[in-house]
Amino acid sequence: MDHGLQHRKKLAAMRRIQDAALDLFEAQGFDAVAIEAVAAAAEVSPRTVYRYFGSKEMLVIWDEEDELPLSPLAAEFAAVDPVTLLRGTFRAAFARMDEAQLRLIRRRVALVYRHSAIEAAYVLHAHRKSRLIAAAVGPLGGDPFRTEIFVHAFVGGVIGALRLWCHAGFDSPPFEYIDRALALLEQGFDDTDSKRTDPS
Amino acid sequence: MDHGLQHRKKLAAMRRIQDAALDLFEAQGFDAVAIEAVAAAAEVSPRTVYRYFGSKEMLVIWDEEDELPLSPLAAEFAAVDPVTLLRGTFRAAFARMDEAQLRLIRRRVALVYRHSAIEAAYVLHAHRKSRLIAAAVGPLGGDPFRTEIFVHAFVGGVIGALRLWCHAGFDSPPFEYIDRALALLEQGFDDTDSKRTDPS
DNA sequence: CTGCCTTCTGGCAGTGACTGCCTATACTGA
DNA sequence: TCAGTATAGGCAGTCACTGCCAGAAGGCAG
Repeated sequence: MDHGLQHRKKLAAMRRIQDAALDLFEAQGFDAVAIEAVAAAAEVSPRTVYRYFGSKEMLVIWDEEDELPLSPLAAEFAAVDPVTLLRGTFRAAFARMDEAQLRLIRRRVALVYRHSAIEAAYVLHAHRKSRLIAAAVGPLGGDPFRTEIFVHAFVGGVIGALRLWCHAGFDSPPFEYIDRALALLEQGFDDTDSKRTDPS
Repeated sequence: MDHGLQHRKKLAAMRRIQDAALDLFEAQGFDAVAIEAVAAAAEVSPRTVYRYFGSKEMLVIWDEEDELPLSPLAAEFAAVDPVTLLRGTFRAAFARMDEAQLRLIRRRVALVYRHSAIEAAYVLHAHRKSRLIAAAVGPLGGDPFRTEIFVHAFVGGVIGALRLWCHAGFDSPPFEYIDRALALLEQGFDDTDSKRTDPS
């Protein structure tokens, strides 16, 4: 990637701005904090905040890792089934994180589910990301419809899993929740057996 | 429900406002139309538009049917498995519609997927609705985690299905897409068999 | 029909997110 | 060091959205 001075300074500034924003949002609430206050706390101009993040919600949603390229993922997709791949990808991503990064995730997730404006932007962001993955991968198993639905269902599952993780007070490692969600998607939701325990 | 004159006039006004809004959004694009223009076209004040719809996106998302109570759904949930219930609910909802209602749905769906601001609000709306359903139903099959994930995955699947329906030019009845998505969720995404056609 | 009460609509003023445009400044490559 | 280019900051403007208050209209006795 680009390792010029400009790019490094920009990333440093973005980290500083996001950190200041999270502090303020946690202390006063998302709606009560104006962009001007974030800019002042991070010692940049409001205009720069918008140039970097595009919207107020992105101050919470933005993740440095999101800018990594997608192509290695596509290469692996050919080898294994999608569930296995996504499970592996998520496990690897969380295993690679140190405590500081994990803390950042927790702060952001907590804010996402506390403010519906952020949640809306986040859910859309996740869906867009998932469609990128689906597009990079191409028709999986020959059926584009199946791929599309799987990816959307997967995003829905992850969102539900993260919500439960958040509401459980971030008690256990997040990938345990993702794993359980993936296992459920894998086995399907056909309840015709388990529901027929006694009726009729 | 409430059948007072005030309530009927309000509903009529909302229909008129939404219709005017859809006309303008289709002609000029969502961002290019100010609320003031919608209000003028529908012959109400801008303040009233906000009082009725709350946000600009809701002009597209709002559905009169959404205000129906949820309790009958909860009653049926006890009897059949969730997939069957949701399939039946969607089939019934679409079957009940006349051509005018179906046309309204198509207009709204097309706008949802053409403008990301609307899409974000719509996806969040769907997730909130699904959580309401999950809450009304309670722990399904004894596992609240499973219920939560299923509902989220279902919403994700429906969103993907409607997107495909839209991009296919609204060619066939929408519930065919929903049906296919539900069938995929039901059978699960375990690909370990179908992928082992020749590798290794 | 009439008057009273409740509820709703419309206008006004204000906040704050977001955007184009221009200038000053900081990086970059020779 | 010096041109050339990319980037940050400031300014002004648009527009979504929100309280607040006065006036209009529906609802309900009598």
